[in-house]
Amino acid sequence: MSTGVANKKAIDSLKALAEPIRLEIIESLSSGEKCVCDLMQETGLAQSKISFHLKVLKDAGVITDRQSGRWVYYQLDIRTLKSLQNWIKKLRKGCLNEASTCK
Amino acid sequence: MSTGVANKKAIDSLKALAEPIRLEIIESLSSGEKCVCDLMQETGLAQSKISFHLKVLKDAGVITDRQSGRWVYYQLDIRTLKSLQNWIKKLRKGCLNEASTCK
DNA sequence: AGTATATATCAAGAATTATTGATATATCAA
DNA sequence: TTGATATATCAATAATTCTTGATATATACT
Repeated sequence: MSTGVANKKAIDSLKALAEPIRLEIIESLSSGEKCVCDLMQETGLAQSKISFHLKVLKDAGVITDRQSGRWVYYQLDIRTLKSLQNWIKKLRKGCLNEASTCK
Repeated sequence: MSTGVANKKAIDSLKALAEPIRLEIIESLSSGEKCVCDLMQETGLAQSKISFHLKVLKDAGVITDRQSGRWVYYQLDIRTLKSLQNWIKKLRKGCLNEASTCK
């Protein structure tokens, strides 16, 4: 019952979040959508680097994008964050029974 | 205000969780503490491999250990899971204001 | 059409992380 | 003390992920 599809998705989102640049991007997006150019300005990082990390985040389902003219705007997909949160909550629930010995 | 100590800790726990073997270990521990030998049996993996991943988890604060004779028992530290959960919740909160455009 | 801008992608190298088999340490049991 | 068992650690290699600079693509403007 352990390594199912749900865990695969959880691992993808965890891995996507677990990197400083991507986390910086995520936190920036939590105040609203941004284009790559915005993120370049905010972070001072090279364009290809930002695009690389945006792709990782998008592939993991943590963000979505929409194109508008020459610009591509990225935004958080809070549904993924929500399900990640639930996944952690479930983990913790296993610790609540009498037999368990979690800290 | 972004890459502070809190984020450093969040990244450490996220990174520790974001790996299939470690996740399997974590899920096993959520039903109670286990020694390395238990985990070897459950997973069928080599001892040095298990110890390696346990160290990653322990360094990240996701698990703790206690020694009893020749055995070392590992258990989940739900305090870390709890604060990870809060950290995600906080991220999502940024999406709730009027200006925000998260999915 | 020609030029400029925004972003994506690619290939090569650098850096990080994981695996493996071997060895070390510590505890217990005879 | 000797031998066995449980776990940790180490060195070498393998695998994965990240960075960089260059190039490609698509849109818009003149």
